[in-house]
Formats: sequence, C-alpha cells, structure tokens
Amino acid sequence: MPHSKPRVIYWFRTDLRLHDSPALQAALDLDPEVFYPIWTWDPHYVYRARVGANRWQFLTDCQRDLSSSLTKLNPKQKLHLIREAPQTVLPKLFKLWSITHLVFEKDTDAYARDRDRGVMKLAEDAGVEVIVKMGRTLYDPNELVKHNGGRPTMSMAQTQKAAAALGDPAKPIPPPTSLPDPGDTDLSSIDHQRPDPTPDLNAAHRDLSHKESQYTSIMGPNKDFSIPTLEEMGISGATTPHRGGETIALRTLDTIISNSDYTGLFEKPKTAPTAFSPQSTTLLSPHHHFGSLSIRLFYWRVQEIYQKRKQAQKPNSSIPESLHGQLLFRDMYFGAQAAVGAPFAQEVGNPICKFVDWHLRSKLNEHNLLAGDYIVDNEKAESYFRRWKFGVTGFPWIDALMRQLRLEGWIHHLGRHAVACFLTRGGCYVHWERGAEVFEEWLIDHEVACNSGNWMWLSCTAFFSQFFRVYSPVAFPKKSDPAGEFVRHFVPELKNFDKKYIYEPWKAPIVDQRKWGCLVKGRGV
DNA sequence: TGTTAGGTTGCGTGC
DNA sequence: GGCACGCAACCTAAC
Repeated sequence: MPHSKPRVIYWFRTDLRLHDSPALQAALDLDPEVFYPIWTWDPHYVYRARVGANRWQFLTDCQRDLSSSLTKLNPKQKLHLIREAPQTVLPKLFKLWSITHLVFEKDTDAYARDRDRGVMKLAEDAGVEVIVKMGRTLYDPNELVKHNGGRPTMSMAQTQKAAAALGDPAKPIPPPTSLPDPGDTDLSSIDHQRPDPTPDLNAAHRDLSHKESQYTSIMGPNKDFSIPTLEEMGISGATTPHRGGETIALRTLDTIISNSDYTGLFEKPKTAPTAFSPQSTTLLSPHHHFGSLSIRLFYWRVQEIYQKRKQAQKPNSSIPESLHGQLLFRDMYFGAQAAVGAPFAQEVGNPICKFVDWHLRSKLNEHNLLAGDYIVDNEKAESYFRRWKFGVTGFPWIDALMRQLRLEGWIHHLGRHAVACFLTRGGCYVHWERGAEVFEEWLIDHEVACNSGNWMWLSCTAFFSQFFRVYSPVAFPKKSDPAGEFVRHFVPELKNFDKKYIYEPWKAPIVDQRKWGCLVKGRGV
C-alpha cells in the first residue's frame, strides 16, 4: 500500500544529541508519518575495534541520556537499540516498517565509510531514499580539502586559509520541540542474525565469570530495545569519573562559557598537564567524539565571549592556542584524514607519513591494512612497550600519565605528547601505531583522525619534524608541578618522596628510599 | 630554481 | 622567576 507521508528511520551513530543536528533536522523536516530513532549495536565495534570499559560506559551514558530526551519530547519515543549489524538488520527493517527514508549524519572514518556505502546500496535496492548530512566538524572535511588544492590539510595555516575561503562555520540549530510517533516496533518476526564473536579484540576487557548476553535477543532481554549494560557485554571495570550524555555536555559547556577569562584567555600551551581534579582543559573532547556536544555550538558560544570581551576592550587569545584553535586543529586532522583515506591510521600506504625503522612493526593484511597484530623484532622494545602501557617504566611522570589514562580514560593533551614522544622518538623507538592502539583502547575521547594525526605529529612522521624538541620526563612536568602532586596521586608508591627526587627517584639515597617506603634501586642493581 | 621564514605547546644556560 | 639564546639529523609555503 503506498504511503502518502514519509516513514523515516533516523540512524544515530556518533551524533548522540538533539541540539544542532543538521541530519536530525532534515529527518524531521520530512514531516514523517512514523519516525524511528534507532541505534544498531554493531559487532564491528563490539569485537573488531579496540574499546575499553570506560568508553563503553561513556557511550551507553550518552545513549541513555539521549533516549530519555527523546521520551521527554514524546512519551512513545525512545532510542530503539537494535542488537544486530546494520548491514543485515536495516534491509529487514526497511521492509517490516515500510520505510521510505533513511537519514543519518556522515561519519568519515574508514570502516564507517565502507559500512555506509554498503548500507546506501541496500537502501537503494529497497527503494529507500537516503539523506546524509555533515555535522561532526566545523567544516565538511572534503570542502576543506577542496579549498586546500585537493591536498591533505597539513598545517594550521593551510587549514585557516581553507576555512577562511569557506566562511564562518554554520550557526547551530535548536533542538526539536516535538517528535512524531514511531510505528509498530515489534521485531519478533525478524530472523535475528547473531554475530561471530571471534576474533574479539576486546577479550581482555571481558570478565570470564560473566557470560556476555548482548546479542541474545534482537530487542534486548526485556524486548524493549534497552541499552546494553556492561554486564550484558561481559565487561567489567569501568573506572572513569568522566561520564557521558548531552545533558552533562551542555552543563559543562555552560560552566566554561560562564567563566569569561578562562574562555577568552585560554591558551593550550599554558594549561597544566599535571592538573587533575579539576583538569586544566575543558574535557569536552569525548562529547565531541560521541556527538553529545555540537562542535559548532561550542564554536559560536566561544565566539560570543570573544565579541563581548572585545567590546569591553579585554584581551582574547587567538588561533592556534585559543579554544577556537583547538576546534580548528580537529578539523585539520579530519581534513588530512579525508584526503588520505584509510591508510591515515597507519604508516604503510600513507603518503603523508615518513618511514622510520621503528621496532614492533604492524602485521598487515592482504589489503596492506593493519591486521591487528605486530611483529616482536626486539625483546627489549617489547618490554619497553609493555612497561610503557601499564605505567611501570620507572619514570614517574610517564607512569603517572599512563595510569591516569588507564584509570580515567583521559589525560591532558600535553601529557599525551609526553608519553607519545617517550614511546617513539624520545626513548623507546617503538612504532607509533602501537601507542595509537593503546590510546584507541583506553581513551574515552578516541577519534581516529585526531589520534593518528597526533601520533604522527609526536613521532615526527607527519605534521611536525623538529625531532630535537624532546619532552624530558623530568624537566617538563616540573614546570607546572614542582612538588609532584600529580605523580603522588597516580603513583602512590612515591607519595612520600621528597620533591627533589619525585621525577627521578633513582637518584634518592637508598636510606631515604627506605624511609619513604619505596625502594627504587635495590643493592647490586 | 633558490632563499627565507615560520612552525600551537623543548631544554639548558646565563643574565 | 622570567626571558633570550643556541642548539642544529626538518619541512614546506611563499616569494
């Protein structure tokens, strides 16, 4: 039976918000007869991407918050979380729900691009119209590249120039004030396809005493499209204090914006990487990753502050150190990624990445893409790598950062510089791809474009080449934390050490080491 | 085709 | 404590 009004699936992915969503707006502008906000619980991310407990928690925080916001707009609505791969379940939904339109925000990562290309073909086959809108960055990365002569955006100067040609970023659009009903949602007639759980890159995070049950039923254990719990994922050990969701994101943004001096004078290089509780930067990056905060809303609210301060003749910081600069850096990396494509996250086949004969090179698959494993060419390098990962190098500054990363899923940008420099050109000569994989696993704000870009930057393989600028694990943290409070917090075995030795405890006399309760250098070593 | 200046965020020294 | 300077295996846009 032909339908006069559109029947729309809105496919949420990394755009977990209602405010300033061009794609959501486009879906609602269709004036749908029925509207299905869905999330597909994709086995690719569950098993084949590296995602630790803290990021799973952040994601499900965002999903729960979004779902409750949808319900507030229409009590019949929620985020319909469907536990099957999008590639297999979407065609079944198109048919079952007589869908006319599929709408989603563009995702620029390699897997997502392939997935979306496939899904668009399936939609075409089913006679479903697809609407895709860019909403993740200040500028469409492809447009930035076009205005950079078709080349990857490799510096802030290039990015600023291309951005200037494109004009101001779009103004944010308000959230919807109402939502149409969903139609019939029962999926029990669907032939549920459960994924193959092997190989499971996240096996280390699964608690073997719990059996995972995330894919047992397509609508969840209570057949209500519930968001999977960490228990259902078989994952335990989320330890981060940083929580997700649009509500928290908007509240955090308000707090930042309400501090005119902080917002107007923000200069990244002057923020302390040793500050914790509270941190010295905004901690909004995970919200940008999951889309619980619009990048354009942040940009324009900061712009308002700049304007007001200018009128009051107060100083403002400027790009690249300013808050606007931080947002533009993100666009620079997205632009570079867009021009390079899938090899952006690796060295081989990546035209912007310089070859260095690092230890622990990646194994590649038949397409010359990372195979998920690496070659141990050198036992010492492997040992350095493992000690780096788990925060037992013996350099307190490095160990404190890596422990904070594992525990909280976030470390300051300059802390990331310090540990990345240390693992690669600064000390261990381990391949930057190893470090990037650890960040992928542990960061709650992991973003392929920014992560790969920053690792190439710090390893001097792209974007940056002044190899002689090395972060000292002793001198660098001293600048902002001479007493070593950060180290004392995250490496508590050193908490009694005198500040004279806090960054190089091996220099403390053995008698003092005994007195302070931690023997760094035993006799005979 | 050559030269030059500049690049978000270094360190150690000396004043 | 703050600043200037040398270090010196770079890269590349702009002229």
